[in-house]
This record gives sequence, structure tokens and C-alpha cells, in this order.
Amino acid sequence: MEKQQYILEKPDCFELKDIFTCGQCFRWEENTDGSYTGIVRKNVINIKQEGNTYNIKSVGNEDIKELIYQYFDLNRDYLKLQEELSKIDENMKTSIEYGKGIRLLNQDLWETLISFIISANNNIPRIQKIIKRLSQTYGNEIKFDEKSYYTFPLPEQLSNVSIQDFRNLGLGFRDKRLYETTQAILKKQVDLEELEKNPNTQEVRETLLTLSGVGPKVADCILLFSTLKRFEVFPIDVWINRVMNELYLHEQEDKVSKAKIQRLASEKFGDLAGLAQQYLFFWRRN
DNA sequence: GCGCAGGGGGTCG
DNA sequence: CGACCCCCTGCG
Repeated sequence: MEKQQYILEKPDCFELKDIFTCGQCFRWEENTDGSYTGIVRKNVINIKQEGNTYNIKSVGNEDIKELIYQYFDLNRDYLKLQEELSKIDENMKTSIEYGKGIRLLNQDLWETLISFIISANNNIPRIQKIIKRLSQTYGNEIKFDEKSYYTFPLPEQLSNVSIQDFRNLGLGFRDKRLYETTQAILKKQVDLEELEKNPNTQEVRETLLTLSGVGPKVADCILLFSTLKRFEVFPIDVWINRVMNELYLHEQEDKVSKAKIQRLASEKFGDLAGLAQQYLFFWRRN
């Protein structure tokens, strides 16, 4: 395990707080010195902003600069995407101004899949705790600054974990879903590597939907927040339902149909719907 | 302070 | 369309 350091000059549209609190990830913790520490694949990473630069330290098996560019989506021109979205209307301008530092992370597909199954009908503090326990129990330890961190367990590392074991970790009724999906991945009923190569978003979505615990909302989150990176999907949860209705539909809240919102999002935001969703979600929730 | 509803980034049957 | 596990929050 190699120690590395990398100084990153502040990229456009890049704020750690926005990135880590907009709801796409669950494993980054803020330290008392204002830096953030997280686990990305088999690397522990600490990022500290110092004026216009970021001091990044890591322990792990990947080249830190490459990892940072790939993980934080730094090769994509968010300034251009924001300009494009801003032209749509005032709502977009306002929400982008609020969340202008958001970058959509390229997170490991397997980890994103499991994390968002856990997120169903759950709250963020509890989701974070469950993922932490899961990693501490079945992941690999990595030492960083005398402290222990744990990788997210691979499918193989969960192969002998029973439904009851998951229940004991505090997963609640999601225990069975986690078990079944893990087994399906291990048996290659769904091949995640093949999924990464498939350019057809609808096909990928349909395949994800066959997995236990994966419904429309979870499938779209996986498509948007993992390495699949499909900007055209539009995950609909209670918050986005609310904000879209308030801004565009003005119907009685309990009568708004998801299909209508989906259609509206696609018409308005096109192939940038997912990014628009993040700005709207982050703005409305805070 | 303690105790108890209320509800949470949905999915499944 | 109701149930679902756990737990954190807010109120009395």
C-alpha cells in the first residue's frame, strides 16, 4: 500500500461540500480540520482545501491523480453543461447557482447498486451506518494515519453471508433483497462488467430492474451515480416529485403521477435530465 | 429527561 | 395499495 500526495488546482464547478452532501454518496466523512476522508475502491483518500488548491493524500493501489480525475468526473466540462441548463429557465438558474459545485461521481457499480438498495425507505444517517458496518464486517482493512478504514465488500466477500447475518447488521427488511441480489451477481444472472459495456440505457435499466430491491428510483440512481454515468435518467423521489410539481405542474401534491413528471423532465431537460435533477434536488432539500 | 408517535431519497406482493 | 425493519427526530 503506497502513500501518495497530489496537489489539485481548483477545477471549475467543484465544491467538496456540494459533491458530498447532494446525496449521491454515503462514505465521505468531514474531519475536525475541515478535510474529508473517504474510501474509493481500495484507496483511502483525504482531501483538504487550502485556498485555491486541494491537498490530497492517499493510501491505496491506484495512481491518485488518475483516480481523482476519474472519480470526480473532472474530464467533463460542467461549466458548459450548466450554461446549457441555465438557458432553460429561471428555476434552473437559481438551483444551479445554489449547487454549482456539484460533480456527479463515478462510483463503483457494485457498491452503488448495494448502497441504493439499502437506501430504500430509509434515512441518510442510518444508510451511512449500515454501509459502515457492512464494510467493517466484510471488507478489507486499510490503515491510514494510524486509523483503520474498510473497503466496501466485494460480491465474493458476501457470498457466505446469510439473510439473518444481514438482519443482524441492522438492514431490516432489506436483508433478503441484499442476499438475493448478491447471489444473482455471483451467479452472473446479471453480469456487471457486461452492463458497463452496454451502450443501450434502456436495456441496462431493464436488467437492473430484475434485481431484488431495485425499482425505478434505485435503478436510475445507479445509472446516474455510478460509472454507468447516464445523464439522461431522472430519478424520482418524494423531494423531486415535490419540487417539480411546485415549479411546473401546480397540482395537488398527492395526485401527481410519476409518469407525468418523467415526461416533463425529459421534454424540458433532455439528455441532461439527471444533472438537472441533482441541482433541483439539492436546492429544494436545503 | 424520558417515552412515544411519526416518518424516512421505495420496493414488493 | 398496504406492509415493511430500524432508528432518529421532535414533541408532550
